[in-house]
Amino acid sequence: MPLSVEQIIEMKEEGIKVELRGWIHRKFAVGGKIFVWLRDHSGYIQCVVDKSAVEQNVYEAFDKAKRESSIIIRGYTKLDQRAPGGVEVRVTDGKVIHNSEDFPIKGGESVEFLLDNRHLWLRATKMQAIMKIKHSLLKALRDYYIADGWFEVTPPILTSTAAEGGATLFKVDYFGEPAYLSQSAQFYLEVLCYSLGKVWSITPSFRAEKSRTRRHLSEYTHFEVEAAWMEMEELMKVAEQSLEYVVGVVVDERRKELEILGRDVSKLERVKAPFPRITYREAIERLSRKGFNVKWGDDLGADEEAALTTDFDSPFFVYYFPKSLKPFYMKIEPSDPSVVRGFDMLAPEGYGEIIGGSQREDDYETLHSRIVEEGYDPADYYWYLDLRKYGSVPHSGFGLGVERVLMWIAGLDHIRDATPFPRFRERIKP
RNA sequence: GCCGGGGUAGCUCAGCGGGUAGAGCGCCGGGCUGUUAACCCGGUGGUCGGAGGUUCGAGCCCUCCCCCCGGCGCCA
Repeated sequence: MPLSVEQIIEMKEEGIKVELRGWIHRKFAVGGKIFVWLRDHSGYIQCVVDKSAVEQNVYEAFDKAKRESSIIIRGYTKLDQRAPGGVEVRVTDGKVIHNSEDFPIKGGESVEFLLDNRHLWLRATKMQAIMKIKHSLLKALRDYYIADGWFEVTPPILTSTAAEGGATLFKVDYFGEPAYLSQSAQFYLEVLCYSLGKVWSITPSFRAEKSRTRRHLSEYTHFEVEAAWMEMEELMKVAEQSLEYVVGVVVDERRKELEILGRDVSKLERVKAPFPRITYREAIERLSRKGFNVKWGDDLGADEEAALTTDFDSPFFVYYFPKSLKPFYMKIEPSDPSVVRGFDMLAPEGYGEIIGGSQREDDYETLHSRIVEEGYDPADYYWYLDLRKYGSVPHSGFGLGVERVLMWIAGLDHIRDATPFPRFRERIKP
């Protein structure tokens, strides 16, 4: 049975007969030997094809084989300090399954070239590491919410109206009717939490803004939760506890991958709930002390956000935003009607917003008038408003940008690497 | 949408007082008894992003357009 590269390296034993399947990561020919670095999903290992140890046609096939050719190798393990990883495979037999054409990526390519060749670049060690970390992150999120009694649900991606007016939507043709790609499952989750109590979903969300920043994608993975009978305070606890858990799992399962990416794991190990929380008012005060010219009611821009993150070495909350800065569905704070029960969670090290959430307005009249105030047609929101007519309850939810969280955990300098096929700045290929 | 930078060989770039293009890497051939982004020798390589214009002559100057990168805004 074929073994993975990782299994063989971890055995650290000599003389084990092995069969390996993979791709030629690197190749060096010196004298009568060909050093083939065979790569599979788990890593790469040096395989030595010695002219005097294999059939002539095998040697010739490997001599001709180019980088990224797919190969099968049989041989036995040998501990050798000269091999990367300390173990190599002395080849007794092998086959080139497909001799690759000249592989375009050789090192030193520009961002643009690598993006055009994303389908090939995804084989890189760095990309493998990122995708494995993302896998663990998604698994940990699911595990946490399942264990905590939440139900996974499947909201639609094709929708008739916007959740918020601000974001630009991708328009599609739905049997001759205009429809839009979802930019949030929130309204549907609000509906579903009236049935299932606590729900969550993982869906793609779409934003048609032509954003030119390293933190925006046109299509991203949206993890959203919504819970009936839950007020903002309690939801903030859920958010921080689940994030603490997720970071812990990733550090546990993906230490090797984080090191491949050069991530300082000790910074992640310090992430413990509860996270610091400051109100919007306090944020403004902090920024004023830092010399920013901001006053109550101003939106927090990228520079302001980055300045705040330097005050903390774990994620932290900003909450109680001015009503004017936030969408109509956020619940107005009864003790201070100038603010809403909304919060953002910002990641440290300058990464910024990773979660946005709020308690939802549950009073029919208030919600109705805010929809009108914002210039929307209440008829478009009839089913959303109905929730406030048939057994309304306090409820809250948040949205988490999976690629944003991954970017922070993995220490990436651009969100495009947090997803295999990034859709951003009008890029649609591959 | 706004501001800034850029598109020259397969890749990364140099060339600019206008005189029809260079380097490194790659690739191809040869050499090397253990390579680690191998090394040594030889060879290959271009509608200078596109379309107009100025000029005896444009990669270089002018106009329009397209694409890419960085930042702002928008947000997760």
